[in-house]
Amino acid sequence: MARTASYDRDKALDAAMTLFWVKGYHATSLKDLEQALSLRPGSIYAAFHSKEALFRETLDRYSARMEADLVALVEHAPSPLAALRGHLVGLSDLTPCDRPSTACMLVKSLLEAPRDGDLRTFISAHLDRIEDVIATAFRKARASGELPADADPDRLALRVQTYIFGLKIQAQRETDPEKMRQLCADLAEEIRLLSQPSLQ
Amino acid sequence: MARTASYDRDKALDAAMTLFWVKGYHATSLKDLEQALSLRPGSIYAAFHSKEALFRETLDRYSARMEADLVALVEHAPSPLAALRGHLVGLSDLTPCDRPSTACMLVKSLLEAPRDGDLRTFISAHLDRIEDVIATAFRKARASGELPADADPDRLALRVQTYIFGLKIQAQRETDPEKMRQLCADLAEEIRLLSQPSLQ
DNA sequence: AATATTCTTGAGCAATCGCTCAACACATCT
DNA sequence: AGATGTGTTGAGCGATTGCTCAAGAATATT
Repeated sequence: MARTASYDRDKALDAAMTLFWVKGYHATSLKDLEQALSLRPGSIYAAFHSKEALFRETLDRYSARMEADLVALVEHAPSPLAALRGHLVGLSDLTPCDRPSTACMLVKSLLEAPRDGDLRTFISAHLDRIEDVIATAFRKARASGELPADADPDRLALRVQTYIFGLKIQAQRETDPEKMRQLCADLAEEIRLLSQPSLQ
Repeated sequence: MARTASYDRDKALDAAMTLFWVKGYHATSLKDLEQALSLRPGSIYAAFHSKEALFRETLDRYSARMEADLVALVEHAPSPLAALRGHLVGLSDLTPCDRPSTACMLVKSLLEAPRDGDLRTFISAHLDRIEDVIATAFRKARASGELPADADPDRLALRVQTYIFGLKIQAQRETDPEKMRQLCADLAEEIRLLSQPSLQ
């Protein structure tokens, strides 16, 4: 029938995601993308329609991976609570080496997106889904008796997500690694205390 | 000697700050600034040298105000801890009505600034100073016996700052106000628990 | 009133922005 | 081999970017 595409759409998306993640949407130009994807503008627009559409697709990708990671973390863990704690503690040695950025791409994009735009809603929806994965972990913990019966999984999920937001921003500063480790430990400890019945 | 400036530098800076705060650095164009400051490009450059210099000056302004607010909050409060708690609880009804944005301008700018640039360092320094104000509050609380003698003010300050970062990001989503209130209350409660001696 | 000094103005600079499209290249079909 | 349809290319579109500067306007000094 016709010619076949000579580039790997998946790899192109990954490269674009990295670029947007590190530089942000506005600061990433099409010149940057052309270079990173090794594609000429025509091909980019044929494949992804527009800069914003490409950006959204990378957001989908980022969000899906983060979601999958969290699901995997909780699913195979004997204790969902311990898994969440481990996740928080793991944020202490976020280095720009293994991942493109220590920041959360969704948060970064949320702050960059115009107040009343579609994009904002789009990003919020992704954050909602991630929040829900955390809530599921807490529901599981409650069901297994790790949490008191009167614990509110949704409420706790929002709290842990807030911790993660804060931690990933702190990771963006060049904080003393030891202080960062303490901080993560402190917040992880908050989760541990939840498994005890109310003390006050 | 000569002609006097016809505009109010202070008001111009305020207008610029609002613009940068809401739209971010990159998304704010000089056309936007010209309109908001009611100044022609020549005057803007005579007064502020460049877009980035103007941006930095608005960051100084924002940071100084935030710092002053925190200092005032703690200074005149009978209990520094209660004051901090009040500040967290107050974040629950952040509406875009009274302030230009519910986000923290410093955090927003931190995420937007290039990884290894001067700007990043500049913003980090401001965040350090604010962190220090919070640490001072904890030092005060420890001195007055509100905190155990072995409490670490710097460590606690970093933690509270992380709470604030997280909360202000959550405020950017269109979360249910009631959930937001709960969240703020939960984090404020963490501070309250600090005044009790270690329980585990 | 004349002069000196500063401030304001806005047309317009070079560079870049996101993006288009006609021409060409290629793989698959008959 | 020729026809068909899709992918790739890159020059370059109009718009916008941050910014400059010569000319004019306004105030203080003489």
